[in-house]
Amino acid sequence: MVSNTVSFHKFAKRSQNQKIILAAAEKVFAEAGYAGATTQLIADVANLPKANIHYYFKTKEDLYRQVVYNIFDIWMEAASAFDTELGPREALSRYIDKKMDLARTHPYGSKVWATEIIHGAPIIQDYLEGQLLEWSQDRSKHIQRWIENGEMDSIDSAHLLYMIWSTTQHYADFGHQIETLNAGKPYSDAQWQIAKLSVKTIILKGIGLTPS
Amino acid sequence: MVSNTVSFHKFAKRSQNQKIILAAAEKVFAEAGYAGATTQLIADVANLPKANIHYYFKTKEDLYRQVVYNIFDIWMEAASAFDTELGPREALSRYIDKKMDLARTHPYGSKVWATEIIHGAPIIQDYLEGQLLEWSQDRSKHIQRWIENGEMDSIDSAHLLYMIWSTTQHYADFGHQIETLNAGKPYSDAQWQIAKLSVKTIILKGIGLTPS
DNA sequence: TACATATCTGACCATACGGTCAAGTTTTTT
DNA sequence: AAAAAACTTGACCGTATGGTCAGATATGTA
Repeated sequence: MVSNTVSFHKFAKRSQNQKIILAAAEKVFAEAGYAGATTQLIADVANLPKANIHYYFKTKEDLYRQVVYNIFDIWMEAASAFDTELGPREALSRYIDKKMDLARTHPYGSKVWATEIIHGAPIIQDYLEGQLLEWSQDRSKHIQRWIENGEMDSIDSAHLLYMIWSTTQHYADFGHQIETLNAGKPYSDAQWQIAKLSVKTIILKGIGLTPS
Repeated sequence: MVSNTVSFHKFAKRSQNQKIILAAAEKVFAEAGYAGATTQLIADVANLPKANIHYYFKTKEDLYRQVVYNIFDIWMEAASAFDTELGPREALSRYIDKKMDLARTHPYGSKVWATEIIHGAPIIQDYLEGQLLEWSQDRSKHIQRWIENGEMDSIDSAHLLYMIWSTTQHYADFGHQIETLNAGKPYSDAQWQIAKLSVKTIILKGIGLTPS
């Protein structure tokens, strides 16, 4: 048979199949949990035989690890939107925007992360103690400096971060509940705009800033 | 053998054992998810033989249902703290306090609820479409009236509710992450006080109210 | 005491799961 | 063109799981 037109070099097929499997796995892990996600179901969603999954990923746990790592990378990249040189209003505003966008575009990833934490972070504990802790402490220091400079109200920086995380991720993790309370329909573009604006307005005003 | 001193009437043992099993199940479901929670593990935590679990609860799904129903009842009872006759400041303040208290006292229940929603609410969809929808719509109307009366800022009531839910439940669902970022230690009484105050301060000020 | 009802539990079973493997096919390299 | 490497896949296996059941024991009732 003629070679697939999409295979351009010798590693194309490998990385392409890995991507398909990872996407399928992310969806299945999000919807069924780690234990409830069967390799057979992942294979069905990926439209591949089960044995093929194990050809690319040695074990189910390896596959799960990869899924969680990918999410963390995406979030950490988004975290750079929290650019402390911009000052509190712009930095927080952009960060909230970015997190809301990710809640919309990567809901499965957010759900996998949430259940992983709920279950006590058995896989990614080292990430929490490493990169996440470091990032949080760094941003906390900047927030504290803003407070000292009178640029925003005096509030505990950790709780501000938690509020931003929980509120934005809620739109991914509890999307089903939100949809149910929205007459069973997913949010339209306009509704997402209102959601973003509402979150930003309350949080920014809540810490003594006017929304940009 | 002498009768157990705690059995006072003929239904005592039944309901007592059911309580033990439900408490064990809540913990195991929260930490391992529905599929990951084995009846054997629940039995071990309850300190009972596995067959005994099935004597009181026909199937694992029945047991899970009971656990989720119990949580919903507790939350609905707490929801009455959102007493709209008190006016926005007191009603919201008390509701947030109550939800924060529940996050601390019933973290397992919150986690089970969260994973249930994340997985698409296969068991409690009827509760979402019934009681929760009704309660939300009722409170939304009161919030809108407060806005019309100029008692608080004009914001979308649904998003205000979501912010309260997500922020408060975050302290239960993501307790492990919070603990990790808190030098690996659970919150002290004083830290819980600060958390409650921080959440109330930001949200209330964020919608144009001064904290009580 | 005698009978009935409720509770307890070890042993067992069918099923579904993660993972393996050998035999094939396709693709790349020489 | 031949050899090597990479990929594909149906069939298979050991294990762990939810659930059953019969027999034992305890408790309540007449």
